[in-house]
Amino acid sequence: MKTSDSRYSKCLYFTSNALARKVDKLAQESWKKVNLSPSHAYLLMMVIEEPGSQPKILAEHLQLQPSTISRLMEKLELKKLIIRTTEGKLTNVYPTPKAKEILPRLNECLSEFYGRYAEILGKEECGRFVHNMVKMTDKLGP
Amino acid sequence: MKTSDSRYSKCLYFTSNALARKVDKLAQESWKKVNLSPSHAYLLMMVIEEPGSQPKILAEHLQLQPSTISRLMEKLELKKLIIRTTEGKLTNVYPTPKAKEILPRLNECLSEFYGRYAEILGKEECGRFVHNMVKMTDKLGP
DNA sequence: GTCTAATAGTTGTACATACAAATAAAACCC
DNA sequence: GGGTTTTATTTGTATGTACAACTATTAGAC
Repeated sequence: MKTSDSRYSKCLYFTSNALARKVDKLAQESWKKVNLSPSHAYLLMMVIEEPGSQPKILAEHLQLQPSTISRLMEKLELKKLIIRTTEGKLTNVYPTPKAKEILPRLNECLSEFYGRYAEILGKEECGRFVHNMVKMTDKLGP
Repeated sequence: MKTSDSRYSKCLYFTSNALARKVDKLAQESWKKVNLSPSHAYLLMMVIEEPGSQPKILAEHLQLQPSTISRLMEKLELKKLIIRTTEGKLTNVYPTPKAKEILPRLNECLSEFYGRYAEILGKEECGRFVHNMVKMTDKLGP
């Protein structure tokens, strides 16, 4: 059944969740090659890009709760992809050599993912849509 | 931090999830008055509207996996809001009198939720946006 | 300088959701 | 009509996410 045929196709709650689930599935497939969930991958990429970032900053950029970042880092640390060093109340997160090694493959997954949905949705249209979505999300407040 | 300032504000995965989380939060607040999560509420409303529906149909309309519907029903049954009757391999789901009793309050929550986000996002614009979102979701396939 | 308040981070717990496997019933085939 | 395949539903298990409570550290007030 298509989303447009659903009884709730006019409801923002239903439609935004349905979209997110579908996109998530697509993303999961794209990152299966590196054995990471999309959120873990995005977090890892951020850490590689900005070594020494603090969890709070990461949480802000990824728009997740600090506790969620903790949980994601737990797993990345277990996989020896990041290390945390605490000094005082601040924590710095660094990528391991192993993480830097797989960076090319991470980027591959990313562009494959982008390519896949751009193809399905149309590059231009998709760009506009994402932009619109961001605008809406921002309006909804903190 | 606003979504538009995030490092990933151009990425469909990130933006659709960020939107869904925010909308979900708004929805959760709206349904707190009846002590239900949004998904439980939507499922219950469907059952009230269409008594005797089968889980499979409900799953299709809500775009969730059958197993998820099972889990949601579990809780609604525990709260004595629905009952399930199985005949053969089919299951029929019915609302209890208690569910019908709170229907007015459910509808209140729904229209309060609609009102709230329509006010924030703009009624017209929001309508267009939701429509667009559904189009995109449908394109992403089954 | 001490005491209080704010801040950063983690942990306990809960929840919605999904996938895969299990069950059970129905439909189909010959 | 007996055996096989398909279908509907439920469980076992795992995962991402959040909130609330907790710890530990820093900043501010006086």
